[in-house]
Amino acid sequence: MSDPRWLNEQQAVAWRGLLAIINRAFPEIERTLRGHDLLAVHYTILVALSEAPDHTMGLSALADAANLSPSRLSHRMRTLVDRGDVVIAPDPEDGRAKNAHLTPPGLARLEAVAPHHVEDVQRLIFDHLDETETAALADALALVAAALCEHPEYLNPRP
Amino acid sequence: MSDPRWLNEQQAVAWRGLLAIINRAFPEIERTLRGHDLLAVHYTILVALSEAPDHTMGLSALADAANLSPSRLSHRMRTLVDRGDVVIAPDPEDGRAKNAHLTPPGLARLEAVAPHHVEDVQRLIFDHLDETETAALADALALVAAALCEHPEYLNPRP
DNA sequence: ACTAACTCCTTGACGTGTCAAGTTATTCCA
DNA sequence: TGGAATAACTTGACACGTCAAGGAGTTAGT
Repeated sequence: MSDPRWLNEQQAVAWRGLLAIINRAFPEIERTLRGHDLLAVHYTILVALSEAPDHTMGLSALADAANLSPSRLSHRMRTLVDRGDVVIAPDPEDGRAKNAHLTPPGLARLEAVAPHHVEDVQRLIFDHLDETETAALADALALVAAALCEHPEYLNPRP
Repeated sequence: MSDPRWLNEQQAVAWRGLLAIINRAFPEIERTLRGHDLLAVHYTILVALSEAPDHTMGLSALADAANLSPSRLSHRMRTLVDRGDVVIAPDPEDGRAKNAHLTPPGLARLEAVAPHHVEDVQRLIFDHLDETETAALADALALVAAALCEHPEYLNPRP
C-alpha cells in the first residue's frame, strides 16, 4: 500500500474519542441493561419493533434497522422469542421470509427498561455537551451513518 | 425512575448515528486487521506502546491508554507475547507491577498493518465529512472522551 | 511490627459475536 | 418450463469479552 492517507490531527482526535466512548461508555450501558435481563442488542431490536407499523417487521428489515447481521439477529432473537417478548411467524406472501411481532409483554419490558437506559446515555454522553456541540455531533454522525447504511458497497469491498 | 430524561431530537440523531457507526464500520475495520493476524484490541495496544517513551509502559497505564479492563488486556496480551511482538518484565521498583515493551518485530508488524487500517478509517468515516464537520466531530467527541477518561466515577455508580 | 485494606495482575467459566456452511423458497432467463 | 442464481434465514464451531475469584505485593493505621 503506497502513500497511506494518515489521519490528520483533527481526525486523530475524533478517532481516539470514538474509541474511548465505545470502550468505556458502551460496556457501562450494557451493564445496566443486563441488570434488567436484556442485552444492548435485545434493546435495539425491541426499539425497532416498537417503532414499526403494527409492531411488526420482516427479519431482514429488522436486522437492517438494528444494524445487525442476519446471523446475529437470529441468535439473539431466540431469547426474546423463548421469553414471549417477540413472536415470529412466516410471511404469507413470501415463503422465505418471516415477520417478527412485538407482544404486549415485550413492549412492557421495553418501557420498563427505557428510562434507565436513557439516563445512562444522558449521563455518559450528552451531559458533557451543550446544545451547540450536540447539534454538531448529530450532524456529523448522521452523515457518516447515512453513508454506511445507504451504501453497503462501502462494506466488504475486498477482492 | 420518575420523569426520565428522554433524548431530544438532536440527541436521538447523534445516538443512532453512533450505534450505526459502531455496528457497521467497526466490524469492517476489525475484519481488515484480522486479515493481518491482529485484533482491533491488539492494534490499539501496539499503538499505545509505540507512542510510549522507550516503547515501554506499565500494564495498568497500558490498559488505561487502550481503554481496556485489566482482565481484557491480560487475555489479549497472551497472543502478542507468545508471538514475540511484546515482552513483559516485572517492574524493578514495584513487585506487583509489570512492564510491557514493544519489540522490533512488534513495531514492524504495526507499521505493516497501519496503512491498511488508516485507509479503512478514512474510507468508512472521514471520507464522508468535510474539514469543518470533522473539526466539530473531534471537538464533541473529545469532550465526552475526556469526561469518561478523567472521571471514572461516572462509571459504575451503582449502589 | 502487625494486620487490614488496597493495588496490580491473572485465571477459568460462561455468554456473545463471527464466520462458513446449509436449508428452503423465489426469481431470472433461456 | 426447466435450472441456475439469488434471497431469507438458521445452525454449529470457535474465538473474544465479561465477570467473579484469587494470588502476590505494597501501603497505612495502630
